[in-house]
Amino acid sequence: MASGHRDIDPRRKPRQVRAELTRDRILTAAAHVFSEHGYAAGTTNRIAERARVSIGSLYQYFPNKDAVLAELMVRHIDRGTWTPADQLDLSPGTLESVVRALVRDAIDNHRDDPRLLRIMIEEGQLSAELRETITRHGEQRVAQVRDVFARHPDVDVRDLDAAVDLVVFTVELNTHRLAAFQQPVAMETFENELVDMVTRYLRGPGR
Amino acid sequence: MASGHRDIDPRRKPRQVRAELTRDRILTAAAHVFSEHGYAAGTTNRIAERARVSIGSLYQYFPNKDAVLAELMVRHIDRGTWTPADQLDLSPGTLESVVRALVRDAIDNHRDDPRLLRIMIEEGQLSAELRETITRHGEQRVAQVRDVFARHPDVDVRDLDAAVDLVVFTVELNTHRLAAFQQPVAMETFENELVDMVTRYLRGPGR
DNA sequence: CCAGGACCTGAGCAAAAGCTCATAATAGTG
DNA sequence: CACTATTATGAGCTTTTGCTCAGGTCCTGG
Repeated sequence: MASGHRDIDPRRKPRQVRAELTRDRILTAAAHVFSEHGYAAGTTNRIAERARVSIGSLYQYFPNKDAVLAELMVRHIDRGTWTPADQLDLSPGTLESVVRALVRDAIDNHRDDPRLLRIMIEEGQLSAELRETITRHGEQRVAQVRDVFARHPDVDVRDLDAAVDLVVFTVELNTHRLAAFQQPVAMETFENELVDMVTRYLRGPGR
Repeated sequence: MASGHRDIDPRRKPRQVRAELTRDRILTAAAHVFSEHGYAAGTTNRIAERARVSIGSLYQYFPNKDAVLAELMVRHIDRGTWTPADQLDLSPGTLESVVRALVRDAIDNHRDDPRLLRIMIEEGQLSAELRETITRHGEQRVAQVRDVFARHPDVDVRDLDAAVDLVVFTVELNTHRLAAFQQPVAMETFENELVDMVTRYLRGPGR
């Protein structure tokens, strides 16, 4: 593979609407292609073809293939971040309703494309910097949920940190799985059972 | 890529111990290489190099790269399958002890190499036939667990199928995650909390 | 309306990876 | 030991793929 020069990002930044459009079409196409073929087999030529754009255009906006995936990742994180307002919206109500809101949020976040999400996280060499961002995002999410639970009167667990960790990922992973392969179990049933399990766990032994 | 003829498996079958040894070394090396580099970047040349075997030898036992991964998958499934005896071993005791045994089993199954497991499942084009085998294996596991729970007096859930599905995958996925990236939460705490959550869920609302 | 920048094109280069095949080494057998 | 079947080797062929660059087309400000 040609290595090229090592400038940080010598690529053009869009100045006309037309260019912004092209960039978006490339990213949209990339999302589809990566999701369908995986990262390695999702070639830049395939992406360009799907975007109905020449391969040269792709490399005018992205210095290399990794950068395309990185940009998708950044966009996904931005969409999924909770503002303090979002966090407050979550807090009131019964424990069950809080948990349900959490589950719904997870489901929403996987609406777009679960396979892509996995590829973004587990394949493709993301920069150390971006990995850092992702980690921080995850930690922030855990901390936010921790906050919500800490304030809720019905929560009774031995080890709040461990509990939050378990809950967040149980919700996340199960949702992920259900979204990825259309499972036999129906969405509604799944949501109810998951909410039930988590709620009862958080409520603790008394009750 | 050279396509070659389409015989089903024109490759040599080992007749001397020496050959069996070579085959094993290739598979062991492949497991390491795939785990470290992923499927696409885990090249056949790298595998051969790591196995200290020439690339030609690799292709004497495997018709192509996919077949190497497929063989690893088959071996993993074989190791993880429960005999009826295993299933019986699981049944007696309190509900909590049953669940704990389930969790321990999952942890054991991820001991060898979680990254490889993910790659086997999610990357690499496995044959339709093999996919079928994997699916059946999963269904069989779910059915076995279902059996165990169905017989246990303390289990009280609305929808047994949904519950088993949720439980099996919650255990599986959380274990997977913990094994894959050494998480902050310690193993023992994790096991206890997971067992606790699942047990309480299965026990149902009335204590 | 035209000059010059912004944007787009795609043939094709260089590196990498899957895989073959002619040949050599080794093991088993009478 | 001689002879054959089995196993091992690795240079290199072929295809794939990331990416470049020389030369176009389109847009906008003056």
